[in-house]
Amino acid sequence: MISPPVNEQELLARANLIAGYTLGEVASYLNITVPADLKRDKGWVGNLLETYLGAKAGSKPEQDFAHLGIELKTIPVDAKGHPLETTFICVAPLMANHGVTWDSSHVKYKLQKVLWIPVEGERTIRVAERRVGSAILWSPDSEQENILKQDWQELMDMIVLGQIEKVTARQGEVLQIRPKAANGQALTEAIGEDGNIILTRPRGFYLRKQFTADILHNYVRSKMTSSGS
DNA sequence: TCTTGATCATGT
DNA sequence: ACATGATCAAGA
Repeated sequence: MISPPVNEQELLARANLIAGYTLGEVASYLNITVPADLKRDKGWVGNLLETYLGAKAGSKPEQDFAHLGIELKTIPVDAKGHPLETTFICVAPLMANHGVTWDSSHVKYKLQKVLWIPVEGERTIRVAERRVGSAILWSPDSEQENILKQDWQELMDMIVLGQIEKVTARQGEVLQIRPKAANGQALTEAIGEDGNIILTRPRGFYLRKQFTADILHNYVRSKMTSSGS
């Protein structure tokens, strides 16, 4: 097992080491078997890079590197570096939301500092041959946070007001709510139309692809302008 | 073609 | 059931 990085610098240095390598090469280094596809191993890439970078294993509701205040997110991208999928953030709380604000929300907590690692994700490329890209350490700027906060508030208002069944993935400019469960049979409690308790499918918060695309793109621009060439 | 809604694996 | 890690795949 690889020990956790002691500081941000060490984490970034580790991430830089695997940029350009294939998942097969990283897996081989860790003595981990590469699946033929991700149909039954949807979290495999994320878990692989967590292991390599020394993130703590387990399913605790914390950042991957809580001692550094950093969350790790792998993001599948196409040949142009554009995201192929939305990004799951956390489960949407449907009950006991009294007094919860944006500042105390799980969404803000998870997104305050994220290490994005793009990985080739096109299904035409064998999993073992997919390459790891350059990591991007990101925190939302004021404009991004304002949009996130607005979306979060709109969606949470509906949940609190018993409108969860009316929430669809079409709502939210950059933040959306979609089902998040093992299957269609999973149920959890929520507030119903009349303020009563109902059972509904568990939901999660996700970032739209365009939002993460902007994060990756803007990073490249700022890097170019700051390096002065 | 692309997004929404559905689903898979694992640990607590 | 819910948290972690996400991608799949049906239908618009």
